[in-house]
Amino acid sequence: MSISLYNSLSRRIEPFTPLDPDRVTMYLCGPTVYNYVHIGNARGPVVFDVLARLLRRHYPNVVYARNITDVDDKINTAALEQGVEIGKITGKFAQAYREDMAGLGIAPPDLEPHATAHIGQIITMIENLIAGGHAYAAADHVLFDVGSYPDYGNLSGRDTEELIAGSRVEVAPYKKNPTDFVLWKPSTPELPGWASPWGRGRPGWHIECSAMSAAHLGDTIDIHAGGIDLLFPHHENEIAQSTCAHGGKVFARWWMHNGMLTFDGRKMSKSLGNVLLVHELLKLHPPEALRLLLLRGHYRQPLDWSEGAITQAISTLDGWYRVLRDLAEVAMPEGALPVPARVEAALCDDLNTPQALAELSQLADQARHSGSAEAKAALLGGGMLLGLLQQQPEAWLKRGESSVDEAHVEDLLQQRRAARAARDFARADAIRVELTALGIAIEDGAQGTRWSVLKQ
RNA sequence: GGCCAGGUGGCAGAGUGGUCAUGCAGCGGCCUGCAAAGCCGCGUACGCCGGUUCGAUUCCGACCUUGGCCUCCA
Repeated sequence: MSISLYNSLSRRIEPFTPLDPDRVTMYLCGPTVYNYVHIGNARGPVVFDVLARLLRRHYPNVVYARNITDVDDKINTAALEQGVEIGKITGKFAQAYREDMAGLGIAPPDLEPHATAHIGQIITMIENLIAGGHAYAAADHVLFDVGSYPDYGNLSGRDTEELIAGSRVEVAPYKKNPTDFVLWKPSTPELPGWASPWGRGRPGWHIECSAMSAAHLGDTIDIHAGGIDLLFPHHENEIAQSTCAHGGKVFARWWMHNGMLTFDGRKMSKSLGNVLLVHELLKLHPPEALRLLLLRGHYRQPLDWSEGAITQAISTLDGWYRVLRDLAEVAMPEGALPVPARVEAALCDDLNTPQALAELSQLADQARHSGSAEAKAALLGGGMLLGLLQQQPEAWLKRGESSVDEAHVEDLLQQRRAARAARDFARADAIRVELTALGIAIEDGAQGTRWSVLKQ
């Protein structure tokens, strides 16, 4: 089964063929670590985690890098405000990021390069750009000369003239062209900085991704991914500087962009202030429901976040986990779980996760009806590729029991059992009401009475 | 203003030139002491107007409308 992926560069879905099938390379623009990330920031990592899982099934060696940008003016501002070294800030939030991503069931990337560990490569790359006539030093800065790269604007479909005409920012006087962007900028003594041929300074925003990508994955990589809001100018600038620094070699063969997460109909973003932190959401809701919600829309479409959508995702998972609970005693075949062809086919079709989830629902029905080990394995196998259904069914349905006094629940259930045996249904129903008030739902079934935690 | 992506049933959300998405919610029934779960069934969905076609939600054009980018942003 071959994988087809939408390429922002060609604006069409193309059959994916890696440059070297023995080393498939993928880079995702990671966070700038100066505070906690919000759920919108997690959409790309979740989606491209699924892509990495899919690629690993097709190719023996996938190298997936997701960087940490740990040098940036926002970090500097936070460090100055708090009176600490930037490392204090970046260390804390890089770790929080790893934990948040793990909480969402995202497998760690193969590589997690840090910008500050690549200052040497950044300086070398800038020197190459200057030597090639693609960059120039001016007023203690180094700038990329957009005029030296005729293909600038290919990715975002912009032409330089329009950019100049529509420019909303004041143009720095030392720029040759208004669209030139900073590769290196000077640092004042109180700011972090590194020695360079242009004086003590620090890298501009875009260069670190180019340098880290080249350092770990090579001059040409297979897939470069990120949010659609990075398409311009970040990715456009990355293409320009990487291509020019590498003698015209193609930088990334596929460009993939996830759509924005919206909240109240607007893009969730720090500047608008309508953010929900992953850190907080993970405490409030079952993490897998958050992951399911992020996969319920196609990755290129906008996706609206809401409380109701979370509840809905929980209900869906409840249904699947109930099937698995009923089949808890059914032994699995030896070896790795099989991935159902229909789930895989959906993902191979430009990562159609909504279709894959529809297939999962069908598999759940089949497992419920047949009760067979094969059907159960198929459901779990499909879930695994999506990073779902990874919990024990009982643990899921009881929400980990963390907020429940299980002994008390069992005691009430025992009392109710006695009442029912005595056909004192009024008493039995009263106990059920009491349990409901505690947030416990019960089911009388062939195997006795079972309980679970009500949706939250 | 320029560039880009959308508008599908109560909500969410795939997809397709001519039977079916799927999920959640709702309604009716079966089952149950009653519930819950499960099972069976139900609701005449494709923004608007033209065009192409034997036939369009699906192709083409105009219009209305929502969102994203053009400044930091996943």
